[in-house]
Amino acid sequence: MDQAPARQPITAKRDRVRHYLMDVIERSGPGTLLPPERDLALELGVSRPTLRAAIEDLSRIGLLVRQHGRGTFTHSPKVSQELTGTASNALAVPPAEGNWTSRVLKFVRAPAGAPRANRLNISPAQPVLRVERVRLVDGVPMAIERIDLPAALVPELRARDMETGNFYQLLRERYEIVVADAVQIIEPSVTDEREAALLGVPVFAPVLMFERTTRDTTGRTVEFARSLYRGDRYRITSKLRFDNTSG
Amino acid sequence: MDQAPARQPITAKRDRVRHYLMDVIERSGPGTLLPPERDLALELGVSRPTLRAAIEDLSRIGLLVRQHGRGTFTHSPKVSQELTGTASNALAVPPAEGNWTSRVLKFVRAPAGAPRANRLNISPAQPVLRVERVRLVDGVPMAIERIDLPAALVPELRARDMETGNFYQLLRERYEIVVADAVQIIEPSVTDEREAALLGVPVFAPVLMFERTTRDTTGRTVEFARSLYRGDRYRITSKLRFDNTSG
DNA sequence: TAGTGGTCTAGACCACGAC
DNA sequence: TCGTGGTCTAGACCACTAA
Repeated sequence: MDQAPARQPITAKRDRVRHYLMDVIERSGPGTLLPPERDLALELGVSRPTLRAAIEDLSRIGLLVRQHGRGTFTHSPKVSQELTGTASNALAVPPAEGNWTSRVLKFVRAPAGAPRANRLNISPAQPVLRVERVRLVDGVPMAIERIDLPAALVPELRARDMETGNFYQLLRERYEIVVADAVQIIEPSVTDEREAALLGVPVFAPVLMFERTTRDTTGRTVEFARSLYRGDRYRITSKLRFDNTSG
Repeated sequence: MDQAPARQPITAKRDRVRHYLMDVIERSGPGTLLPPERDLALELGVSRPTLRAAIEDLSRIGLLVRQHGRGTFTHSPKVSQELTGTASNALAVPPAEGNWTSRVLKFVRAPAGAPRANRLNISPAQPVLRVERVRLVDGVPMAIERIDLPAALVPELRARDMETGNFYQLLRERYEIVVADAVQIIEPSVTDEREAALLGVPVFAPVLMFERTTRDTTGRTVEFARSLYRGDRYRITSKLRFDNTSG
């Protein structure tokens, strides 16, 4: 319409539409149904692709949820929960709030092979148990977790064991393995198609990736875990203590 | 072209194009110039908007860099550096690798007002120093940082002081303030227009947001800091120690 | 069947950068 | 001046949901 024949379009329509939608989201409660795309585009004086680009931005970060054939709904970010507590000064690994369950996707035993042997500090021929599961909080997908661990450490472990409860607690009580420390990397990432489907978020939605290598009190490597946590539902809280002995 | 008259398009063209581009990126070194969008769209048998959607996905996460009037370049993710070390078991606050400098955007003194007074645990009438700066590593923007601190703690502090060196070290050496602990929240987010411009990344690019409240050895609140770190250049590494006294 | 979101196209015009 | 990316449009057709 007003393609700004000579004026510079200081704000792109897409940005203007996005800000408009963010206002709507803030004003209305979660779960509010937006008007149909075609109507909204007409009302805002933009084309449908332009409107859709703005909606796509917001649905990636969880502010809007699109449902094919039904409509587009608001999903206020305020419901995102603070889910990690911290024990002493460590970054908490398994959060404690909400009702956590898991759906096990994969539970296979195979020789480690070179890369995993390296990570787990075992020989490549030794069997490794690979567990992949979707972790749900109150029934809603929160994370995808893939755990590799030396099969010899956990004889008789079954998929069922990974569906509820605390894994470290299980290690301690059934196998007398006491986890002691871990090295963890956290980095921001985005979902690919498969991850998006499992987490129930759009492709290229922001997530937090954790990679963790855990050792027990005897120094054995217990697990190498890689997790993807939904960016729209998850945050990390931690307490820091500063080491003032050096610069 | 092949709009799939009856077949279901199992993979969207946008996804196919994105995967193709990711292959190209992996094969070619960083800084490689891609063909013009119009040529590439023709070659891949898709329209330019479709190609652009895929390019947009990849440029948000830093795999591609677009330069208006020049072209689109690859920017291999492998060059992203691991920049945080950790002292003992704390999440590192100021990383140590690379040459860190800062460009100060704002350096103002004003009454705290209610929200900041609350965070800093002072009275609303007391003056607060607000410093906003872009932090650069080897000259490239890495983070935006906004620090609020009680002005009374740091008399004679000047903007220049915030441009180089370690702030906590400055606090200790000039003001005899020794930071002791902090509570920190980390969550994934995305850039808005202003942040994108300052960091040199696209709008809606993934970032890590830190909010930190720091206290000194006497229990005073020293600062409330909010930082945005580029998701394509930053990761956190941390060592964890598990507290085995409870569940 | 009707209405919704999902995908894609062809082409227009603007703004920036290098020549 | 020309080639590049940046933005936007109008409209087509598909796929899913619900009545």
